[in-house]
Amino acid sequence: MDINGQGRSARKHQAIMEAATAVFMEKGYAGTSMDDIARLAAVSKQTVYKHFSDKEKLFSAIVLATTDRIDSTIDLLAGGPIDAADLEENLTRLARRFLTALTHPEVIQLRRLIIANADIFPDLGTEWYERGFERGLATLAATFQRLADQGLLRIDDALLAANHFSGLLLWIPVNKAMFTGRSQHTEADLDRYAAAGARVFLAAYR
Amino acid sequence: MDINGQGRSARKHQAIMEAATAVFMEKGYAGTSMDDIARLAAVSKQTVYKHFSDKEKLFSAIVLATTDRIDSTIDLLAGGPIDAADLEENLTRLARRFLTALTHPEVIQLRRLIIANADIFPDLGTEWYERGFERGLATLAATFQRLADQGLLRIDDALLAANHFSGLLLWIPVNKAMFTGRSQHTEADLDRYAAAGARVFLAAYR
DNA sequence: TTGGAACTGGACGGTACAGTACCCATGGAG
DNA sequence: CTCCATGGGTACTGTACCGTCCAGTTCCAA
Repeated sequence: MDINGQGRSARKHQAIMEAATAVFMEKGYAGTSMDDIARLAAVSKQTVYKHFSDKEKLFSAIVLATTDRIDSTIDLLAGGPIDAADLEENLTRLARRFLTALTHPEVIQLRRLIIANADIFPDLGTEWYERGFERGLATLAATFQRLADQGLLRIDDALLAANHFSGLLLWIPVNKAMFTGRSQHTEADLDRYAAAGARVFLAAYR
Repeated sequence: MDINGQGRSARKHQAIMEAATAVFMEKGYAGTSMDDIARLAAVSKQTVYKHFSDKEKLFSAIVLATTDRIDSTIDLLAGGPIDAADLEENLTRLARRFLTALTHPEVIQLRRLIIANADIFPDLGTEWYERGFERGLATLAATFQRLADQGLLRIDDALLAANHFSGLLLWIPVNKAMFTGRSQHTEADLDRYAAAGARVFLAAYR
């Protein structure tokens, strides 16, 4: 045992994961070499291969770990209660938090990383879609369903409503970020998108 | 001069473009070698380099050419007149054609290709976004503006309305296609998306 | 202290691939 | 028929990088 309450091996493992995440995010799968990762982790290449049998395994590991981190953030967001009073303001606030979370550089980078390599890692793409995307939508749908049960929304298909909500909000900024690399949304832009999206959503579903 | 009314050189040029498009679409930028392209085009590698100074130039050329082809299709779609009578049915039909066009495998593949390489080719990503995306939205916005001028829609910001329209329609199927590679939307799915999207849009903007 | 496991650093085999140099075939002009 | 020029094909160079091997070192537990 040592300073951090974990063995040397665990610390190296962590260092490799962090370095690999940084480099893969920055330069993509094909663009990063195992030597890059080892160097940044301050670890020998041999050690990298002790912990992860090959480059593909390492890539999968860091993608899934990051997906988990993001998932929990989204769940926290989408699952939160919404005050019945002042529905529009509360939905707008939810929309705004959604936008902040999903246009975060880390999320955008991960999206691009997965899309870029969906050919080579089809399972990874599918898993991210199901766990990171559909699950978030399901949580959002559950929230909407609760509001519908309280008579605040009129909803046939809660999942479809959740899809519409996110489509209204995210289509613009996410696309821009996908294509132009770094996205430069001002806070004011996001405010506008949130307000307009919530307004349209309520016009259709209240 | 020869059989086709064009020189050998022009025919080879064409063959290289077609082969390159196919291979890049299939295996991505990093995944395709110049030898692959030359082999598929039934041409020597030397000839490829005679026509395109290097791999990056060739890639840009095929992406821009394909973008042009898609652009004109979209313009045709979005710019068409919409009958004043039976607005909902006509909008639904427009939505349906939009979905068909933009979930076409060629379009999806090109999207993924550009997103995947937006790091290495930032200009290409930006150009596609401006020409293939914002321009399409602008055309759609103009159509909506016409409808608003006829008193059929109530619209403040036509461009925002166009964004909402496409977000409602495309968020689901495009995302699924991005992450899971080949998308398997049934025609019935697309019908549902079109009808639901048009309904929500009209609820907010009529 | 001591044994053993994990780590280091470097070098190396094998392979894939971008781009180039050089040689050959074909076809038109005289 | 012959000669020359244009454009196509083959073989090569240099480089990058995955994954492995080995000999020596550091860390941890008992």
